[in-house]
Amino acid sequence: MEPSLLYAIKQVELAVRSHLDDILKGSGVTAVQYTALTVLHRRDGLTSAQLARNSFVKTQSMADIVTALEKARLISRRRDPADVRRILISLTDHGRDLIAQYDDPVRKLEARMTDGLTATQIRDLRHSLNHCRATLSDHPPH
Amino acid sequence: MEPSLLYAIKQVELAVRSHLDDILKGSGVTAVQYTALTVLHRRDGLTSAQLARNSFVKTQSMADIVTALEKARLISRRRDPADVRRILISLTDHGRDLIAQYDDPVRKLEARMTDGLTATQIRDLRHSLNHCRATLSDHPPH
DNA sequence: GGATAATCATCAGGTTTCCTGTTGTTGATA
DNA sequence: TATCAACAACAGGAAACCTGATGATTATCC
Repeated sequence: MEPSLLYAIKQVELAVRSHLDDILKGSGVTAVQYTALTVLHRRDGLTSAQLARNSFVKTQSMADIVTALEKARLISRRRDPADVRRILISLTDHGRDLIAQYDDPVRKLEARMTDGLTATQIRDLRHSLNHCRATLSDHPPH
Repeated sequence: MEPSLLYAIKQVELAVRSHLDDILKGSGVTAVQYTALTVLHRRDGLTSAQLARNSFVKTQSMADIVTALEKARLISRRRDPADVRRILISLTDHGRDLIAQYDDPVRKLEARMTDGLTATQIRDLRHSLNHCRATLSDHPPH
C-alpha cells in the first residue's frame, strides 16, 4: 500500500521542524517564530493579517506569534499612514542579527537534506513544491 | 532572493493542513489525529513510542493524541504478551469506518494538489521527498 | 452621498499539541 | 547479578492554533 504524497510531505516537514527546533534551541525563538522572521526578512513591512494569510492561519493565531516577537524586540510595528487600520511590521536590527546568526546552520540543514540528489532533481523538487503550493492557494478551503 | 526548499516544504504542508482541517471539520478528529489513524491503518499494532518516533515527537506528546483517539473509541490498546512494557494499538471498527469515510475526499485533495504535474513529475516528487525524509532520519538532531 | 460590506486589529476564552522533568516497571546487556 | 535502556505514565507548563465578538476604518455599490 503506497503512502500518499500528502503523508510524505508531512513526514519531511516533521523531520525538518525537529532539526530546526534543535538548531534554534537557545535562540529564544521557536521554529514557527523563526519562519515568520524569515518571511519578514524577504518582504519587509507586511501586516499581521498578511503574514497570517501567508501561513494559512487565522489572524488571531498570527497575533500570538507577532506579540511574542515584539516582546523579544525582534520586530517593530508602525501605523500605515495610507491606511490607519493597518500596522506594518519590520525586523529590528536585533531581528536581522538573529537571522544572520542562524542563516548558516539552516543552509547546512537544507544541504544535508538534499545530499544525494542531483542539481536537476533539487530544481525539479522546488518546482513541484511551488506548483503544489500555488494550486492549493488557488483553491482555498473557504 | 530565492526562498529555501525548507520554506517551500513548510508552505505546502501548511496549505495541506489547512485543506485537511477543512475536510475533517465535523469528523471529530484533528488533522494530527487523523494522520496517526492512517499510520495505524497501514501498520497495525504499533506502540505509542513507535508512533512518536514516526512523527518526530516525544512519547509524551504522542500520548496526548493516543489518549484522545482512545477516548473517541477510534483505537484500542492491549498489552504485548511478548513484552509486558508495551501496549499495542489497533484501529477499532469505528476507526476503520472513519478512515474509509474520508479516504475519498483526501485522495481528491491530493489529486487537486498535483493537478498540472505529469505522472513522471509526481513520481519524482515522491522519490525526492522520501529521499529527504530518509536523509534527515539518518542524521537525527539528537 | 450614503448605506452596506469588507478588512484590520484586538479581546476573551478554550483546545490541541508540543515540551521538560520525574517515576516505576520490565527487558536487554555486560 | 548489576547496570543500562526502553516503555508508559504523571505533573506542569508553553506555544500555537481555534471560535466568537467588537470597534474602527476603508472600499464598494446603489
